[in-house]
Amino acid sequence: MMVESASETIRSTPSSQNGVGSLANQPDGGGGGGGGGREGAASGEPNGEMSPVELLHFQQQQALQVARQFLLQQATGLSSPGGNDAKQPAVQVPVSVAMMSPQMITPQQMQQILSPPQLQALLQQQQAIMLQQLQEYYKKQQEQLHLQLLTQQQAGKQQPKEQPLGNKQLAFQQQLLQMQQLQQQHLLNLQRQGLVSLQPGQGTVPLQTLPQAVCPSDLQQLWKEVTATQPVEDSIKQEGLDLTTNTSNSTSFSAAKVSPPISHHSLPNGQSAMHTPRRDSSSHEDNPGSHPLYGHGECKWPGCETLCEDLGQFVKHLNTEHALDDRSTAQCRVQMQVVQQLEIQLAKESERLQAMMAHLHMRPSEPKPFSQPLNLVSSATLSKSTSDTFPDGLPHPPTSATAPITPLRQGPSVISSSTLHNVGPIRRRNSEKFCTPISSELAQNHEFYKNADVRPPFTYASLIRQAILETPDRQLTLNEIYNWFTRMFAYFRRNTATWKNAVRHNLSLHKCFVRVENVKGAVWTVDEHEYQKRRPPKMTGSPTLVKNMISGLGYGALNASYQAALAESNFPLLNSPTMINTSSASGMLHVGHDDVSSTVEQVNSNGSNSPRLSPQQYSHPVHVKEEPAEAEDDSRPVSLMATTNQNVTIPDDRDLEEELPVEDLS
DNA sequence: CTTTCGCTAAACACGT
DNA sequence: CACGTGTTTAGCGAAA
Repeated sequence: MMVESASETIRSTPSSQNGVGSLANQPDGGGGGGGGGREGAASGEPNGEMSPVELLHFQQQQALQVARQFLLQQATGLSSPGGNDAKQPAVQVPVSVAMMSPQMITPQQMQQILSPPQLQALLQQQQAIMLQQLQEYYKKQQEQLHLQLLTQQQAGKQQPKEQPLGNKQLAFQQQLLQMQQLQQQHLLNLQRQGLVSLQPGQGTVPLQTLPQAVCPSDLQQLWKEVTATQPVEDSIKQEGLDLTTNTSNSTSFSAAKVSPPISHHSLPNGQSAMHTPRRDSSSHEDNPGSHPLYGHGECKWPGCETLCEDLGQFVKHLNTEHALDDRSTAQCRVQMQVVQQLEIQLAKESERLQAMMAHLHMRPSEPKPFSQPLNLVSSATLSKSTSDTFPDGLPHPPTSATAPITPLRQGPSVISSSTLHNVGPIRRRNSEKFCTPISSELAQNHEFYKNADVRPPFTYASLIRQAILETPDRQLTLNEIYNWFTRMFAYFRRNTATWKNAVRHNLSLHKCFVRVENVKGAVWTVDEHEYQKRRPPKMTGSPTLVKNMISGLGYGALNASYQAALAESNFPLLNSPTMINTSSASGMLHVGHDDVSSTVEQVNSNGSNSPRLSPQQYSHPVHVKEEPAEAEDDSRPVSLMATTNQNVTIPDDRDLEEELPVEDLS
C-alpha cells in the first residue's frame, strides 16, 4: 500500500531530507540576511570565511538580480528615471524575451528546454543585455540625482534659510555617492565576468582591478606601443585586412557583440518577433550612416581617438590615417589578439556562470516536484569529481571558447521537441530517441555536461554503452562506469545512490550488457548485437520499422559500426543529425550520415536538437516547436534526401543486424 | 485504452 | 556488520 505512493512521496521528501538542495540555492542563507552588505562581507564579516569565489558568485548573483529588477521595471513600462526612452522600445523586446521568460520558467526548465549551446548563448545574451541596461540605468540615475541636486542647490540659494535643505542636499549627495558606489561595485563585478565593455568615454568606473584580462587602459597602452613601434617586419598584408573586418566589430568588445548573433530565436515561449539588436553602447552598425570605428565623434581605431566632425570626415581620416600599411596591419593583429583573449576570457567566465547557475538553481522552486530531488552531492564527491574532471577539461578550452571565434558558437538554434518535453519531471524516452547521436552529442557538449548540472538526454543504457565503448578494451568495471558518469556529467555528481542503482539495474537488466569475469573481479562489456536488437522491440520487418529505427533506435542499427569506430576514437565527429539537417555541413557528413540520417528524421521533425550545427542555418529553423503532423511529413522527405544511402541499407533489417554485430564479442 | 519503455525504489543474495 | 556488486520485482509516467 505504501509502496504505491512511495515513489511520489519519496520524490518530494528527499529534497527536504537532504535539504541541501534548497539551502544550496540560497547559499549563505544566513548571508542572505546580510542582504546588501556584500561590502561588509568583503571586508570580513562574520563569515569572513566565505571563500573569494563564493563571494564573487554571490556578488554576481546580486548584480544580476538588480539588473533583472531594473529590466522588469522597464519592461513594465515603469521606466523610472529619464523620460527619454527613445531607445527603450528597441531594448524592450530583447528584454522581455531574455529576461521575462527566465522568470516564468525555472532555470531548470530552461536547461531542459534549451540545448546546451543555446543555454550558453542565452546566458551570455542575458548577461550582455543586463549589463548594458544596468549601465544605462546607472547613468540615468546619476544624471537624475545630479539634476535633483542642482535643483536643490538653486532652491537653496533662493531661499537660503533652513537646514532641512542642507539636510536634503546631504541626503542627495549621499544618495549620489551610494549610487556611484553601487555602480562601481556592480560594474566591477561585471568586469570580472569579463563582460563589460568599458569604454573610456563611458566607463564611469576607475576599474583598477580588471581581472587577469586586458583592461582598456592596458589596451590603449598596448596600442600606443604598437603604434609607436612602427612597422612590423612581416606585415600581414591583405589577409590581415580581412581579419580586420572580422574583428572590427569587436572594437567595442565582447559583451554587446557576442550576444546579438546568438540571438534570440529559439525561445520557447514566444519567438517574439524580431528584436533589434540592442544598441546602446555600440550604436554603430544599426545605423547605416554609422561606422563601427566611428562613435561619439571620434575615431575608434585603437589608440587613435582623433576627433571627426562627421562620418564623412571620419571616413577620410580612416582612409588616410589607417590605410593598409604595416602599422595598421600590426594594430590589427594586436586587436585580434585582444579579441581572442577576451573571447577566451568570456568563455571562461560564462562557463563559470553556467556552473554557478546550475549550482544555484538546481532546486525546483516549482510546485511540481521534479525528479531532481536531492542534492545529495556530498561535498566530498563533488570536489573529488571536479578535480577529476579538470585534467580533462583543461586541455580543451571551454566549448564556448572555440566557438566565439566564428560568428557565434555553434548554434543549435532550435529547440527539439524532445527537449521540450524534457521540461517536466523526466526526460525519459526522448532521451532514448536522441540518444542516438549520443556520441556526437556528447562530443559536442561534453564540456557542457561536465560542468552544468543538467541531466543528459540519454538513457542509462546508452550512457553505459558509451562509457564502455569509449575505453580501448571495451570493458569497464562497475566502478569505472560510475567514475565515467561522474566525470562526464556534473549531473551525476549528486544523487549517487539513485543513479548508481539505476546503472546497476540497467546492467543486469539488459542483455546487451555482458558481465565478464576477470582476474580481479568482473567487467562489463557491450553486446552490440543485443543492444541494437533491443531497440526495435516489436517492429520487425514492418514498414514502421524503418520509421522506428530512424526515430527510436536510430543509433543502433546503422551506425553501429560507425559508432563503434568513432567511439573508439573518442567520439569525435559523427556529427549529429543536425548537420544533415543543415546539409550545410555536407562535407563532413559522409562519415556519419548513416547515423545521422537515421536520426535526422527526428531532428528535422522536431526541428531541433542539436548542438553544433552550422551557425548559418540557424536562422531558419526558428519556429520549430512541435507540429505533430506536418512536422513529421516534412521531416520525412528531408530525411530521405539525407538518407538516400541509408535507405539502401535499411530495407532489410536483417542485413543490418548481421552487419552490425561485426566487431563485438558475439 | 493498452502496451512498451525507461526510471526509480527497494528487497535480496553474495562476496569481501 | 557494513559495504559493494548483482539480480529481481514493482510501480509510475510518458510515448507509441
